[in-house]
Amino acid sequence: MSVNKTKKADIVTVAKAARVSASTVSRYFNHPELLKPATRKKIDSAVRRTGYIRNRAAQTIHGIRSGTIGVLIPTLDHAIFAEVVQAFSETVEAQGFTILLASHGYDLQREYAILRKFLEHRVDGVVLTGLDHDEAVFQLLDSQDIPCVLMWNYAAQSRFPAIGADNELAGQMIAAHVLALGHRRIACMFPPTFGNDRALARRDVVLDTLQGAGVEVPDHWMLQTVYSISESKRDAQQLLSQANPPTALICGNDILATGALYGAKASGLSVPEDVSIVGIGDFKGSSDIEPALTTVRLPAKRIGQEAGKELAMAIVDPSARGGASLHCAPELITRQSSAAPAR
Amino acid sequence: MSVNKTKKADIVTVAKAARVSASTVSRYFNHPELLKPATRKKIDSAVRRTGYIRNRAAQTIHGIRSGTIGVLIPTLDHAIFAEVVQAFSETVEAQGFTILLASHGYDLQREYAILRKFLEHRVDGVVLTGLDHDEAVFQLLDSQDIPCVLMWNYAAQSRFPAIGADNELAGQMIAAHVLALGHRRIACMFPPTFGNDRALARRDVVLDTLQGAGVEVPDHWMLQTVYSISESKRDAQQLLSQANPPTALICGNDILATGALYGAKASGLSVPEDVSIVGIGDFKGSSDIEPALTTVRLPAKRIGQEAGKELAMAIVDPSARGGASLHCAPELITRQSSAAPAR
DNA sequence: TCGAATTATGAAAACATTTGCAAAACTATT
DNA sequence: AATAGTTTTGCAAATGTTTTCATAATTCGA
Repeated sequence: MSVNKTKKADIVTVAKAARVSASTVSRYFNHPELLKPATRKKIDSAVRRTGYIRNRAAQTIHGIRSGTIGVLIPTLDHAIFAEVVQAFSETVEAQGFTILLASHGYDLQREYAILRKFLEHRVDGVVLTGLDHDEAVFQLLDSQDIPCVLMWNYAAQSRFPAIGADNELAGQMIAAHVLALGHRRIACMFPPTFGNDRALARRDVVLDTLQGAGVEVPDHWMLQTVYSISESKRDAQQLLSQANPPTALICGNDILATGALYGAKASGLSVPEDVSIVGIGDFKGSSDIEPALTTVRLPAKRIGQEAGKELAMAIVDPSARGGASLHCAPELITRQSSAAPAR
Repeated sequence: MSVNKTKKADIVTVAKAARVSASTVSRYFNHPELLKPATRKKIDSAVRRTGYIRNRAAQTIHGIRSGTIGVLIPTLDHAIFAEVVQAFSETVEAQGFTILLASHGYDLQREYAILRKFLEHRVDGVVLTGLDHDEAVFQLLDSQDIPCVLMWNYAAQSRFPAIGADNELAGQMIAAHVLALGHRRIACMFPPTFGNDRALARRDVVLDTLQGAGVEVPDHWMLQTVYSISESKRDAQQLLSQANPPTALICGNDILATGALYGAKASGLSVPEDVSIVGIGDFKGSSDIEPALTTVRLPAKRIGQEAGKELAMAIVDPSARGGASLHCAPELITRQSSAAPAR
């Protein structure tokens, strides 16, 4: 329908329209202070008339930054990652970057393939989620020299700067909380840990902490439940309706805990009187659910922002490379879903 | 740390290493069937040795597709958009596209600016969220000739192909449901509608439907509540603890409804005996909350997939342009949170 | 074993920019 | 009014590819 100006306007179209050379138009965009005002005005009008839009691809092959950052996450379907990405993207957008986003669904092979694609697009930097990645991914990153940060998880030493929360600490905190309340008959519900170092770290440290206090979790109280409210509701219901149920249930994340809360209710148990239920994460609804969920806050928004700041900085000023890791500390949030066991 | 091979490998580096010409290397990637196996093998090894990664920017300036799609949403913080984006991205990734993602936070000015940036990156196509956009946005899209689809919302006629659910229909369905149960004392809770055509459409049609049945919603039962469980919990609590409260509360989305459910409980009311509460959306947790939420399902995943299919198709085969809109029908999901009013 | 037909490869132009260098156009100074 | 100095602009080369056209290498039939 629209009048197709035969060809898309390029820089020489604009140059002709403004009766200047292409170089001058280029300077108009990149070093406007070098032009005299009259020329600037001419070009301004020519740009408007021709509908010219700069071509970053053409700039990029001159070694100029592409203005893109590759963001690689497991999935957006977990609200918590969506939140991190949102915060990250807002932060780097403010600095003029646009993000390339892709999710690997916990498939390490795909992660590598996606990273390659990002590099083909000549992203200026890359964010990966979590600390554990295929060795090939790290090597690829090493061989290119673009900055990379590992977001979400934190550890003292890591292959690239890590910005996130210490998941082991989070697990330890919640386990310690449950123990401190006096629970000894404790069940756990964790997501499948394959390809998911965060979940794995949390689970192991919870178990260790309990064990350290002399509490063994029997196998049939060690639930593995996929990330889904309905699944966790079902599993919790089944667990809690057995004879002699646990007095506390530690969930690997708040989604599982939310489902467990529903499951407890469906089993006719009250929380926290009959059973304490705790999560990890402090997701959006966790403070408002009834009863409000005791959990460990992982500061998603802050993590996204800090990662964005750090990466943008590393890109803009590559001299200050080797950026530092940053721990966004988890925090125990005690609410109504946990209490001392009835005796 | 890593041994920096002085310069990044480009196609001529590879060519030299393989003792062939640059053209041959180019063909190796784009028309491998033209090379004889021996040459292919030589280049294969040279690519590996040099660590060469193709430069899409350089291809793009030849008019070759960039392999990117710009996705423009209000925010990822609403789980429902995250879900749509995830489905969309999976669908187009399978076709080799990578997405550029940005959010405008309901700011029309920013939407325009982001679109321009997408175009500078020479995206092969664009997805916008919702039907309403600044006229400048539409004009810009018209002037470029890349395909665009409007995702999430549906209307019979729209500026570009629309793939989504009819929000007016959804609003009408939920209002009709509440009326059919016999309610007449009905309150509404909707998000701020500024810059948000979806919310606006829903609200207006709900009101119209109620009015059509002779039900007026008094001003003080017309709540405007930001998208947040805690806010809606508070507002609902306040509403429901007044003397002579409504027997039903229609919420503009499931997040508000979830908060309202908590608010009702906190006010000591039972749902649905004392008050029916319904939402729109059928978000992830809505079926599992206690009581399970009556709502109208907006098929986010399907919308994302269909939009992805349509856009990828329009890009790959531009002859079949002028793609059609597609209605992904909303569906009333009756669960426990709604019932006939007690009398 | 030769020439024709076919297949594989290379040289060079094209793509949309940026940039170093040099020329042109101004200003200021005398 | 001429010169020196400064500011503004244009030319041409460069960037990393793809592609057209031409040439070189191979295959095949006689």
